[in-house]
Amino acid sequence: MSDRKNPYPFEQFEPKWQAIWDKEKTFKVSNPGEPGFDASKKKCYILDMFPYPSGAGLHVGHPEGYTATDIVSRYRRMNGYNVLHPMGWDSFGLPAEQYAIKTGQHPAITTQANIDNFRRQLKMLGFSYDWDREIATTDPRYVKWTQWIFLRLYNSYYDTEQQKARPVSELEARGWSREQIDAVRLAYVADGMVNWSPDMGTVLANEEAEEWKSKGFTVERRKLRQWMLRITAYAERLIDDLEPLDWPESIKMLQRNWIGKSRGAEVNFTCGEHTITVYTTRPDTLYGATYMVLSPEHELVPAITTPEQKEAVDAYRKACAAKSDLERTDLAKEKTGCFTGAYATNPVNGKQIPVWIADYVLTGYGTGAIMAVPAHDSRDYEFAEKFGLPIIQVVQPDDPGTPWRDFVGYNGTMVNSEHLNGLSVTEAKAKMIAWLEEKHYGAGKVNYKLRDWLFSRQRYWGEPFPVLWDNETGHHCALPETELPLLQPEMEDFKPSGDPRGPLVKATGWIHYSDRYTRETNTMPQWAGSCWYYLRYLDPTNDNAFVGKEAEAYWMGGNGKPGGVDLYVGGTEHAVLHLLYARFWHKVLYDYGLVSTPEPFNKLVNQGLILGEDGQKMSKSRGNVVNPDDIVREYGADSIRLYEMFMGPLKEVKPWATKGVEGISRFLARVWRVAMTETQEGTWALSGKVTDEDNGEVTPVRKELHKTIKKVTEDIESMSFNTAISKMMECTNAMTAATKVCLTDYVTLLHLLNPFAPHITEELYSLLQAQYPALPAGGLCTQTWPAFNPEYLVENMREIVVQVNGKLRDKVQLPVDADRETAEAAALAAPKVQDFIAGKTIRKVVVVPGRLVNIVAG
RNA sequence: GCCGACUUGGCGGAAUUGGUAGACGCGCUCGACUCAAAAUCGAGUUCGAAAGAGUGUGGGUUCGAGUCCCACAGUCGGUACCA
Repeated sequence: MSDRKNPYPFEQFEPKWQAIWDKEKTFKVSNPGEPGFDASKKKCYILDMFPYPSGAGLHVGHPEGYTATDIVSRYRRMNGYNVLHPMGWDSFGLPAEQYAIKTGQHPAITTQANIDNFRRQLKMLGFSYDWDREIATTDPRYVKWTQWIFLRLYNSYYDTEQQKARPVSELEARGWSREQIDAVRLAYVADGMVNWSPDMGTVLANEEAEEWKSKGFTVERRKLRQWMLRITAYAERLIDDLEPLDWPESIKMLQRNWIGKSRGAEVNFTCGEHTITVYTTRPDTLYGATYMVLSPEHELVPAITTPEQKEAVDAYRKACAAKSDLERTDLAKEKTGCFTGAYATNPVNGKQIPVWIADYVLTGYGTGAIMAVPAHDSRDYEFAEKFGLPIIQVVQPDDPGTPWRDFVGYNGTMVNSEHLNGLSVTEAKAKMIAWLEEKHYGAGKVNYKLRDWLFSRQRYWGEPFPVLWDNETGHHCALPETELPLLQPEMEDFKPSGDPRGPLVKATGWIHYSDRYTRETNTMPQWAGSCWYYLRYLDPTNDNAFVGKEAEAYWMGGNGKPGGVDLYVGGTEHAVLHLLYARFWHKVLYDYGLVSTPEPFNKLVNQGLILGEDGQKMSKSRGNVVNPDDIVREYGADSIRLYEMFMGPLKEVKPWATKGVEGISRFLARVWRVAMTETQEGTWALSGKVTDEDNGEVTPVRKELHKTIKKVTEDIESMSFNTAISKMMECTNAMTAATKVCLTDYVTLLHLLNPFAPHITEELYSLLQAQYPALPAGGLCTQTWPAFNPEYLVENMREIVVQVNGKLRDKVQLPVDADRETAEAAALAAPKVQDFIAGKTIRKVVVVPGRLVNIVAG
């Protein structure tokens, strides 16, 4: 504690009000059918991205988004909504486990301690969460339903006719074999090249690998058998349904790019007795294909390689396999490759073209094979130049200055392409696809960059897969739902051992389910819990369903409007991970009618990053991290809340400035001192400046107040909190300057400020209530949001700007309803204007009524 | 490389449909109160002595451009051989 006396006694009343809200459950909201539910009110679901409870506690980025949603939540409540505003913990995850391993403590213990600390910090900031709905993804009652949803995925396939998930039992009924069914499940097992981190002893999703690499962990490619989720089945819907969402355009763009839809064609080339299928987005350039490239891992490589080339090909494939992901991408500037000795036939002209292998062709995308058109593809061009392969022009750029070599644009005309000659690229593309389909050489095809989601981890601190393996048949099957939740076994040693099956294999008693069945030892990634947490808040204690029907329909239902979460605020870092995964899971649940809307989050807002005082990203190593605990101790919770909203627009990146918090603290102190004065003894008492005498006069303060009501209301709606605060500052300054302030005016200002700074406003209101019993009972936060009186905003006279040749020269006062002639005459008569137009001819006079007059003279 | 966002005083940032650039706050300067300081209150603060010039740079549209159009530069974020 500093020895400086606080400018207002927040250290006394902030904890007091927090205790009151806690005890009275002020912000508890009931579900339909529960006592206290008010069906006459509209619903509003305002959601924060729940935190991962790390050992470091809150950083200043958390209160930024959380204050924004808290302001909107409190504002909506005062406007008569049933507001669902919950908080919980994304408490599974690698950091907790890494920390547990380091300290030798069980992750359950450290996680619980971290949650307790996070909860303390959030309560210290006065957020209006309904704490009765608190959830943690590690809670067995939550794990049960995460596993239940997984089993739903496991027991589903994607019906491409109906475009939705259906139960695999349908396929059984149609006589599908066990193997056939396993091959189409939405949760399936596959061998594949995966990102394996030896440091952490686990595999990682493509989406995560980079993040961990940047934290200094090694990640390498390794062929392992893993659980996958078939998110690719939803690629089309994940793109299409993005369109109507009220999300930042940049986030939609990131998701679209990540899904990476492209249209083109698959074309069959014959190569001896084999057929090699390539995928191309430029079938129009088929006549320019001068060679073909397979990925080194392509299954036909051994079959087509000639004996003379076998040694070289094997060596090249071996070299590629040894390369890490990093080498394959970062050093990829220089193209490498190897001729297989084989030739393929180009179906359009029967030409024989050499077949190469090169690692610039990826196994996982398209068919893992391409036709190379070096004239019109930069990568093929580079490769052809290096290995001396022929380059044939088939597109002539429309812009005469552009050379045709390495021309990859679409604004060109076909040449050297027989029946395509003279067509535009776009026309030729369509014509070639039709031609290929007619001749059965290929077909139009849509491709996605999105890969299936690698869903298993070899870690202890995650949900175990509710899956059993049959020791006799080697098949997997679902654990009966009645046995959920399946929790991890108690283990002394849960360190990764390097065994790709994960640490759970060491729990020999646990994995032995019966003589016939063995448990799956993989666990789910942290994303599993965060994929559906927003649904659990709706009905957090339901043990019969992941969410009750009625609760889901009420809080997520649209009633004609889009529905879903009404406002979701969080950082951009989840643009393609959590926000894509959650949409995927939601769609599966939607296909089964288990949720009401096709999309979970109707409106998304990204708060901007808060940088350190030095303008750099906050980090321990830079030593520029600001701890909310310290700020609250020095300046109070209201000050940090208000400051973070005042720094600038919510969405922008902005640097922290502790001096700015001081300024905000001074503002709150001014609000305090409008009503309060310090006594001889150094305590605070009502000053008498705020008085219930009111003759109904529309004073300048009252006018300012009503302008403020209008501005703050509009600004909260548009989430422009910084300008709302500056307007309240102006209003407060007007009240400070006045000798007397009407009680109702002052209380109205407290209403406006309450969502931003709930503690000080409640305290002042309760002090005034004690003095003036006529004031409505109860806290400000339960009262109605003020409305402005439009009559108070009407001005009789208005200042009109007078310009000469576009430059401001004078101002004149005119009645608001002055006509053009009056305005023009007044402008021309203005003394300073006279000086500037002296000796000049007036060519034109532009009058914008109520704003300005511009005199054009020369 | 590609995609996206951004660029306004010493600093964070304000500016309806194009119509007074710099609201509000920080910092700074001066003053009041005080033995003194802190706190508080008041005045001033884009640059320039002035004419004037000013919203990243260069052009354009317009009576009038921070705002619209074209070109370029810089900063930040995403992505990275996706055929």
